[in-house]
Amino acid sequence: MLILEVALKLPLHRTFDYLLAPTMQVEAGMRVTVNFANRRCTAIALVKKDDTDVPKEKLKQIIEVLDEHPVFNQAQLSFLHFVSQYYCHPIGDTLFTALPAVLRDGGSPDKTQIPIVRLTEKGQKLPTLRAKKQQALLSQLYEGGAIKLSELKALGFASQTIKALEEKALISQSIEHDSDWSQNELQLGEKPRLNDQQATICSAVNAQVGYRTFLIEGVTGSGKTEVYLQSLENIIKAGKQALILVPEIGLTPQTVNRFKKRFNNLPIDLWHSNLTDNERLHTWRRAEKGLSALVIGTRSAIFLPFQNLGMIIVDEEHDNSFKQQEGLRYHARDLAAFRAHQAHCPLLLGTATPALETLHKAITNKYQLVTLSKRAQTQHDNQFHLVDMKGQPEQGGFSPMSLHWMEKTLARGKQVMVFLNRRGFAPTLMCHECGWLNTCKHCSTSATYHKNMNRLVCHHCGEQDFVPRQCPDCGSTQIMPTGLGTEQLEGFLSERFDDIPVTRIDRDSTRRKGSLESALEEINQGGARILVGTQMLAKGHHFADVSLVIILDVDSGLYSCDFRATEQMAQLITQVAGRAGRAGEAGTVLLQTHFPEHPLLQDLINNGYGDFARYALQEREEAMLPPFAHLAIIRAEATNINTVLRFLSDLVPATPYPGIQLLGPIPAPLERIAGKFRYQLHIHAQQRTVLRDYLSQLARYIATHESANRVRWSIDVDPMDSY
DNA sequence: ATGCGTCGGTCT
DNA sequence: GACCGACGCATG
Repeated sequence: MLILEVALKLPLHRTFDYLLAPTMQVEAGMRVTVNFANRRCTAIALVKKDDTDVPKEKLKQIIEVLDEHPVFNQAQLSFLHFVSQYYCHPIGDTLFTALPAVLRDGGSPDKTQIPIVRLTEKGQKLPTLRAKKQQALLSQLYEGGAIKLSELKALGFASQTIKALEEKALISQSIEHDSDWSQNELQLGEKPRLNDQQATICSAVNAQVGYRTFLIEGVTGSGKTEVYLQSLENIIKAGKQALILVPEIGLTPQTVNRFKKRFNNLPIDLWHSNLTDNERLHTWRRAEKGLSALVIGTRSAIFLPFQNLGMIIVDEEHDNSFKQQEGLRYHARDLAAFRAHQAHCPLLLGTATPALETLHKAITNKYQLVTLSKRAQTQHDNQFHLVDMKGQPEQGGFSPMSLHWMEKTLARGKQVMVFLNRRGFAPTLMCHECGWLNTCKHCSTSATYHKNMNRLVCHHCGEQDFVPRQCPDCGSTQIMPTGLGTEQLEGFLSERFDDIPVTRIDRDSTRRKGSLESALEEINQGGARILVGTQMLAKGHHFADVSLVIILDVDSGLYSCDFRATEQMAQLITQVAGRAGRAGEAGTVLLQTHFPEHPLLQDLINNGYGDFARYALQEREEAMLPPFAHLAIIRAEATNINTVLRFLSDLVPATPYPGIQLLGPIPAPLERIAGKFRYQLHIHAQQRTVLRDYLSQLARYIATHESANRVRWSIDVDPMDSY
């Protein structure tokens, strides 16, 4: 009797056995179709065996083997088994999360054709055109080289622009054919000389045989990317592939072009959330066949099945977008360490502001710490100033001192960046007469007032509502916006600085495709200008003319229930500061706070992030928080509050498990979202292995004993926030 | 996840 | 007596 154990796309921590006809050729990692609960499903073959504990009469036949070659090779399978165990996530769902949608739905792996757009010979001469958009497209192709049609469209170029240029025979489209790049002579673009520090790092990386993680702690502008580029050179010369992971909004044309320019005759693929299903499959297959030399991608690129991986780089490794916040809650940076280990290759983690977890591993010599301290472009360090807000008159959220600085800076024709991590006009509406506050009907929070739309929008469930004319409680018409949002700042500043253009950058202002690009373009035209924005403004973009940065809500990071808030605020302050004063002169960073004497804040501005981080690590150690302990959260939600509470209470054992501390059930920071009550159980362990053992036991307990169907529950290992 | 059977209630 | 939704359960 032949039995095949398969994994199905289910939230169950178990696999299923099927009868396998002796004529069927199947290997682990191939897809098969089966009948499951009276439905046809695609499943992944795991193990062939000749017996099973399942009663014979229950067994069904494998209907069909879909693949000639496994969609997951052995290395990929063992990687995903590890992922499934580490994150306590069902193996089936783990495998299907890693698989491109086309293959998930049983489609063929081999029929994608992707059109590529390139300059014709005539186009190479870069003629001057009257049409602005067409000219921009030409320069993009000139700068960035041949590009997938879809990527071009993703950059905001319209079909008619492309068509117009095709008619003028300046560009052409073709279907890409596979070619083996590893035999090509490497043609390198222009490359700068490395400074001493860069050279030392590169030679350490080049000398590395096998796995090793390097943490490159380098301030903004210190030339991290150049270290990446020159380290990659050796890997590529050896005919190996490399993966470059970037944060969600880090995949800008500038970044990509830099790689394309250096390795101009190498196939470079991109991987991000805007790809179509077919493009995804295409890139997946190219990685698998070894056809791509470099893949630059966001977090899910960590699942690509490289044939011959020679290096992984994680840029801005501290960035939170590497952690998936639903389903399989993996951290791409952490998984990168496993993959690099598995592929016996180096892993480069680069950032100006290392995550405390990463820094700790470097300090304890699990990772090799290397430092880039020299700014390549500017010699001056930014000046930090703490603006004491205690007892100060406030105007639109600004202290008089901040406004004074702004006036001086703008008068010099420089740009000012104002940073506030809250979009919308005001976080709440309040009745001046009775103190009524508008709250979201479905969530335990207030809906944010958006003046432009004249609506109340809940940022958690998306519910929109009209603005009431009268207070629902007392009937007063004195309903006032309270608190600050970016939209309000924009309004205040354009009135206060009458003749100075103000640009707002946040999720609302950049929703339309291409609007971020055009805003950035406007900003880089230079001249006096005010930029207002959220986190978005802090990440990845370079603004040459900004010489003053003001951060308004520093205090929200100093006193928060989330123990990571301080770290994140420090990273933000440092990153934002790095955006200022790049053009040869020192920038100024103003931090508005009610706690100017706060020791961590003092340490940060006097001694820099590196010092702050080492101090913050001591605090973590004293409090036994990560990285000195390991956390997991069991989250559960249901419409009925008692159902959730009972579910979680049942998980707390009568006698404590050795090495494990449990806390809860406690309400999530937002107890109610979209009508569901949300509670959680915090699990705390000194030892990683203890946590892992405990969680796998717990998962099995929930699956068998609990009427777990009545709540939505999930396990979050190494949670980034407690939402 | 998802479809199925059971149970209790309501509607005609 | 038919019909409907909520709930519990098994899926190989």
